[in-house]
Amino acid sequence: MKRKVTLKQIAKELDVSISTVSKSLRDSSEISEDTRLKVQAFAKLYNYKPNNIALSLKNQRTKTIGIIIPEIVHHFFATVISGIEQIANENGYTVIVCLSNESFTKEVINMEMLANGSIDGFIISLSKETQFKGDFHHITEVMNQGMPVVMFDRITNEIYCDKVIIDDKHAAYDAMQMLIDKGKKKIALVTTEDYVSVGKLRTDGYTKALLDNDLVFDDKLIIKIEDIENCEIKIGKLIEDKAIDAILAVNELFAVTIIKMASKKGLKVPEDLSVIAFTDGIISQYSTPTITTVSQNGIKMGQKAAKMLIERIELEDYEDDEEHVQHYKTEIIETQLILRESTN
Amino acid sequence: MKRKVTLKQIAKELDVSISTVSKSLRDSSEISEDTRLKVQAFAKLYNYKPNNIALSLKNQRTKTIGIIIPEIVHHFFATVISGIEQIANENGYTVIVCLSNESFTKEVINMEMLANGSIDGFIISLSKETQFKGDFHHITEVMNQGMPVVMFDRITNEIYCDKVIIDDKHAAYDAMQMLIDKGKKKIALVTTEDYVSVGKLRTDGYTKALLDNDLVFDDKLIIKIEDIENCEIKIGKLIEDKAIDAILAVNELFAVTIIKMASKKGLKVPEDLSVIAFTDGIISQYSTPTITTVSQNGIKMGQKAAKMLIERIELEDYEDDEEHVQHYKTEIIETQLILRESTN
DNA sequence: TAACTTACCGAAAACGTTTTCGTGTTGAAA
DNA sequence: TTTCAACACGAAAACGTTTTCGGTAAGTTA
Repeated sequence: MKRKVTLKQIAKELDVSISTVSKSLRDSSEISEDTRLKVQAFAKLYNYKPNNIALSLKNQRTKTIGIIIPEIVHHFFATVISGIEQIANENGYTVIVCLSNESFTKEVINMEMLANGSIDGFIISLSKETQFKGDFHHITEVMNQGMPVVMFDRITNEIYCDKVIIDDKHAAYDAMQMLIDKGKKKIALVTTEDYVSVGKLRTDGYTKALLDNDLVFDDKLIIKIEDIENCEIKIGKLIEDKAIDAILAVNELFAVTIIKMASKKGLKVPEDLSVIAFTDGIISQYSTPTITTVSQNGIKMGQKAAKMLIERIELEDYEDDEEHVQHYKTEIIETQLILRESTN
Repeated sequence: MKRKVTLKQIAKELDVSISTVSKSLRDSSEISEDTRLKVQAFAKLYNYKPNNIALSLKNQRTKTIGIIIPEIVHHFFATVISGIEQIANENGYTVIVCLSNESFTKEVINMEMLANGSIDGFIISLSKETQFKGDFHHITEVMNQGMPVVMFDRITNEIYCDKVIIDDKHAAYDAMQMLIDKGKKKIALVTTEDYVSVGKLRTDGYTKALLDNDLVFDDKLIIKIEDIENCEIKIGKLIEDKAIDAILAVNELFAVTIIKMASKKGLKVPEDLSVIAFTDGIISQYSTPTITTVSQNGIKMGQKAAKMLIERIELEDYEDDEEHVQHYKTEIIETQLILRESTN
């Protein structure tokens, strides 16, 4: 049960000063080869490694990135973390993960917890409740303290910072266009409530595609689902009553439920009903039929976000003059329409 | 772009000493009410929060838990993290997540990175490569430094520490018994290579159930899959050649592939072939047919692991006498057979 | 011999806390 | 008037680093 060895202990043991030990280990030319080698040998023997916390305090840099996301049991968010972690690791950073569980309060608490020196910057995707309330003071607060923030996916235009998103409107438009090109006339949209930023944008794309193609827009064909639990009835009604060609769903779960309900009502996918989903996850690949999706490349999104954040963090070191123009960027990750069995 | 305010700045501003400021904020009785209130008001105004890094250095405790897992884009591991994070948060801890990507080297590097003061303890699930090599020196090393370690799911018996697992052998046995009770005679097993600890245990349970029920054990009915990519052929052959009643699969992906191949070969699930999978994830719930599974409650597993670790961490504070007996425990999380459409 | 390099090393500050101990002032008791 | 306790506060150490600055001894040059 030997505790970790420190510079002080090595110094005492070898009867030299702490400075000498430190310099020896950093190969300083100030130290004679004799003592240098002696110290290094001793340090190696006792497996000395500098204490990260002490370094963080001294350098005022933790080499740690804070991630705040709504949930982690979620394919998309998991892939984003994976991407972030990869880039972070390559650059010598570690990641702290906090979950807001879609709660505004938890999001705020987590941010405050991490903002007090624990990390060098944030990567965040807003909780539903935060988007609903429209209260972003916690974000501006940490930014005012000089802490870089990168937002991804669930963002807000009310904050000016680095962002990385997919072009949800455009992606929805493309998916719709594909359905329309295949001759679909009556296309429904199954989405979430409007305050979720991505839901809103996808709805916009859906609408625009209809208008551009001179198809009727019927708001009865748009259903908004709050919780996944009791959506089956709603979806069942939609496909039963409306004689629909195709459906665009804003996530996999909705899509797979649609397929299930369709099959229950005697409709075949894709013969009677085409289905396209957002979020290319594990379900789309393994459901029967497999589902045509708009893939959001979470890995790429995470990688990009991490790169932007690290760049911003390391730029800060040089940029001492406060007047330096901060030009924030919004990166758009391209989506891809992955054709599978649920469309024809 | 005001930086975070420190005790020193407050002290200077109010023309008192740092000690006075610190004591005032901690409501020490040593300080007169006058100055106490004055300091508190000022601190509140400037939104003072103590610096976590400085506290960590002083207290020699970071209130941070390190998690090392093979991957995060994986339903089971994501649920475990979720469970850990919840308990950690309730106890004022944050979590650092590192991914080994099933690589021994990355696992070692990550551990060394975190072991140098960044965290108070580890929660780890071994990478495949680590289990294959059987090299656990990195674990013993951090444990020798007095850092608590809790292992979950992918564990090893060569290390004596706190563990939390499911009783894989028993769970496999139960699943088999259920199939046998339903009259299945020829049951196959689709599993991973033996060096993955859980794969081995599940195979043991499979075998024992056969023997206990006087059914023939035929090793041709056990297929071991290395990578998910080229498993379709192997699985196809199995169900084509062997005239099988039922299959036990050690994970969802294998199960869903089995169902797909069965359907291709004209076999109906569950009428012609029953399928049970380990790992109750999102796929089992949403595939058609839905899949009967042995649920490993990842949330519970994470919660339990976090509780054990935190208890161990906070116990250390009192236990100064090194001779104190360290009694490590192995907690077993109960599994549950969730009946769905893939069995009859 | 006196002055000046050079090589080598240690003291101390700094990062931001908390806490122990010491000290000066005040008022009251003897 | 002296002594003592209570009160209010500050100095300093400690956590583990890195780095700047200063200093001493030896050797070199004039």
